[in-house]
Amino acid sequence: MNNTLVILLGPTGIGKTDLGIDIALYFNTEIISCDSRQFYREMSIGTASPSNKQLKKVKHHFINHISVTDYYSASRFEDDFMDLAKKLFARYNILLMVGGSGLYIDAAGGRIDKIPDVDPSVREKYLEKFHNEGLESIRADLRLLDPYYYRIVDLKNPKRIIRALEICETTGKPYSFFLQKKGKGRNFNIIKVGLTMDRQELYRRINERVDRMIAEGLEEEARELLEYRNCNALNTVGYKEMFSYFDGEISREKAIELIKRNSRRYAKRQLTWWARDDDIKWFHPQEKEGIIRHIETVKRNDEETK
RNA sequence: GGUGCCAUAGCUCAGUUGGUAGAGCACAGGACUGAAAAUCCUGGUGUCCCUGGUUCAAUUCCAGGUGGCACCA
Repeated sequence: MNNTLVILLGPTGIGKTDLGIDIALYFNTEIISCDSRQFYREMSIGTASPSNKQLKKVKHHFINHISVTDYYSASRFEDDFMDLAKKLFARYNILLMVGGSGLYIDAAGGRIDKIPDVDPSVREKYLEKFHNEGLESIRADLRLLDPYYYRIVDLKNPKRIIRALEICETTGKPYSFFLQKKGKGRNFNIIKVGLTMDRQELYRRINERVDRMIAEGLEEEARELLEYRNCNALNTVGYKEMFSYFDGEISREKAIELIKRNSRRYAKRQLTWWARDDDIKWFHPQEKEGIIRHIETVKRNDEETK
């Protein structure tokens, strides 16, 4: 295989955007964003989306391509990505994906199984049941419909249980039936480059970036999106805390403090997600030359062993 | 300078009628297959300021020291 997808990943605030642009320029290619919040065109300050200036340097895809009122998912992203990759690989033999959304990166890499679409009303039904009758009630349903998954699922996590139930009901087969865990295989090579740094340094960067967002007008951006607060897209660090402040539940200072804390915690969850992925080669964001050399070396090896 | 109060986890503090201690926040670790910046689980991280004394035993009581705060000079 001669085509290569380089995935530049790392926790929020580590400096993926700038480094990604440099690397894309070096390889003379385009950037495919994989950030589940930068997709939304109405959100930009709080999501630290690339600036217009940055967008002009390198062609970016999947930035501002949907609205906060749209439904979107990892599966849709996979479809959109595969369509785009097919087109772009006609012109480039190397593409750069940049982002921090672990599940979406896995989707692009063919690591999530093909599972039929479900009617939103089924999810609604189980959500309602959960709210009215409690966790124990939907657990009991799952035990009946998919006893295998019941044994391995996090039984305290309603989202996991409801997701399984909606698949069971829609397809008539247990959710676990669809979890093949084999991976789909892709007709391009994948090189994963992870960015990491000392925790203290990362947290300092995150805190400073939140202060910058506030200075740039995050509060005003959030205020304009207040009417969409029930959309999933607005269930996002930086916005939900501002909404609490608008509601009078917390002070402005407290909101800023919580945005910092929740961003730090998010970064930690991202690192935990990737900790089990042995395909990732880790670098400090300052090691640009080392990263480029690594990409060139692996790419050459992949092409020789096609 | 004098008097009083305080000193316990990273922070704010509680507590031990003397048997080496616990809350909140911060933090640490983990899970994760179409909501994923979402959702969920686990964990107390400690020279109880220092030095003596009393005691079987002191973080706790006593004395001195050091530091902080308040008031008086």
